[in-house]
Amino acid sequence: MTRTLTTPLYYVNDRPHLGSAYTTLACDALARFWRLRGDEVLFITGCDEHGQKIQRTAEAAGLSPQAHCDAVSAQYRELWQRWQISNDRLIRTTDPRHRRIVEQFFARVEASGDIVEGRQQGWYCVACEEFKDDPHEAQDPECPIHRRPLEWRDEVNLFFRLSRYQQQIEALISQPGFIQPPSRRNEVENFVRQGLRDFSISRVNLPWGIPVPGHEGHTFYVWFDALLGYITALLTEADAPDLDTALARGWPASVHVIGKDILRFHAVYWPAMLLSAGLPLPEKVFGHGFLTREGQKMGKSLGNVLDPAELLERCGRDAVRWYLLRDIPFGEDGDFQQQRFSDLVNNDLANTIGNLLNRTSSMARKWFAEAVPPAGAACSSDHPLAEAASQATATVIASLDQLDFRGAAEATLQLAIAANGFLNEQAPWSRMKQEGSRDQVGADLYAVLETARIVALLLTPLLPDLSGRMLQQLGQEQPGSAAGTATAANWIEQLSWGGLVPAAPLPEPSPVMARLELDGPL
RNA sequence: GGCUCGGUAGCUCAGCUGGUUAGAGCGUGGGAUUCAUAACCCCAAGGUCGGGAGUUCAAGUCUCCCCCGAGCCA
Repeated sequence: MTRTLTTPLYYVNDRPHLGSAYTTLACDALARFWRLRGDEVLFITGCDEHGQKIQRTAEAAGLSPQAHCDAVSAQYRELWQRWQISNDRLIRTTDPRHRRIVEQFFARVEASGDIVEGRQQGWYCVACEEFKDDPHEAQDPECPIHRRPLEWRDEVNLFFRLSRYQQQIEALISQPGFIQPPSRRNEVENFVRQGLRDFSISRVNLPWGIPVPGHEGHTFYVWFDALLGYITALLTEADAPDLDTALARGWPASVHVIGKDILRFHAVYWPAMLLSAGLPLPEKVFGHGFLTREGQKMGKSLGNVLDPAELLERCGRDAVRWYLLRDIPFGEDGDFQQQRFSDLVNNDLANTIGNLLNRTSSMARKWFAEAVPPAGAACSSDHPLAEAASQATATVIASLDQLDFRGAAEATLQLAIAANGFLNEQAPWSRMKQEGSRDQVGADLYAVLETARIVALLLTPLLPDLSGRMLQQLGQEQPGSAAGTATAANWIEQLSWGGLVPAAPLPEPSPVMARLELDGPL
């Protein structure tokens, strides 16, 4: 069975920002985790490319909308490649096949009697692509989010009869697991309780969109077509653009991971659309928080945006992934603080984890012929580190299951700390000076090396690079390919105690994680 | 304006159904050590738990009011 997870389809109005990278990184970690566990995974990301906002942005840049979308979506593609995101798909809503899927989907919704014509009057924010509730008589209203003037619209649109799904949606969102984290559920419940209103799904006089079949002059509202990108993305290269074919490839999705700002679209509108078309609903919608920087909202006006490409360039994949996933509870808002960023990366990754491996491997090589020492008593699963490892493993798995990346990171780190502590207690460097302690030293070093191996494995979904370097240093195969996209063999099995083979050669150690030394602000 | 969630050590936060000296990480200070990426390990520093009132034998932990911040809706 295939498990499908999605990032939002990012709006190509502007170049990719850190928020999108954050979502995508988190999904990548989850996708890797699922694969390691043996699931067949379809990890979907993509770009949302229609709508008036895009059209205007393109015009302003003197480009055709298509050329603009090509350019920006290429930036996304490139960025994800550079981050080595393991997505299986990158769907663009301008893909011709997407149009076919939208048409077929719309036909089902229309057949359900859920499409009606209506007159839409009101103030519209192009940046939000949304009608606002400002009173008609308002003078020069502004969008509170974008602080730009709203535009008056008076047009005949097609409406989706959302109001018919009031009960079903209420029932859906009352299911405990559907909206995550639970703190966000309230908001949506509140909104739904006030009564669902039909919403328009088409625009007139908007050439940059998918034409609505049978309704001359109408194009689909961006959100209507964008959400369907999740389904189009299911198609393989070879598939015909057929709705049923797509659905069979991996619908419903296991989880849609999104930013909290678009929760309503995913938790209310989208399920209703699916219900109308008679399709199964996604299992979960996870709305994560936003990133601020040093306590301030990131924005062009403040000039404090962190460019994900530059961040990657200067700090590397492991550092950024670790900081974002380890320090911010997934779901809550997070603040990017440079000092803390380098503190955590250096302490956790370089000092605690990296140095653990380095010091141990170095001792083992020095005293045991450049190889893994004999395990002796350390092969027992009663060994304190063996127990710590199995506990950490259980915690990591349970945490990742719930998208609690931070919990997983912390448990892993704890294991490394325990190993460092063990080392200091046993002090093999002093013991080595005593006669007849060689077996004991060997066993202790074996136990710590083995713990380091498990730390590396537990890190695989979160930090595939560092994990790989650690395993290499332990003379181990990496689970999965370099990009981590291949199905990993027996990750779970490898996680059990005793995987290192005594007398197997250990490569010469070199630091697996360099300290971050940032000169100047990011 | 309505609703929701927060306000706990310098910083970021844990503290479930109320109960001994309020916890962790980072930062800071000290100690120990030398295997290692000046890393690791250990210890400490004394925060009126936003303010006020109340319930209770006992309240960060419950009730009410107020102040501040964030969000959703209008």
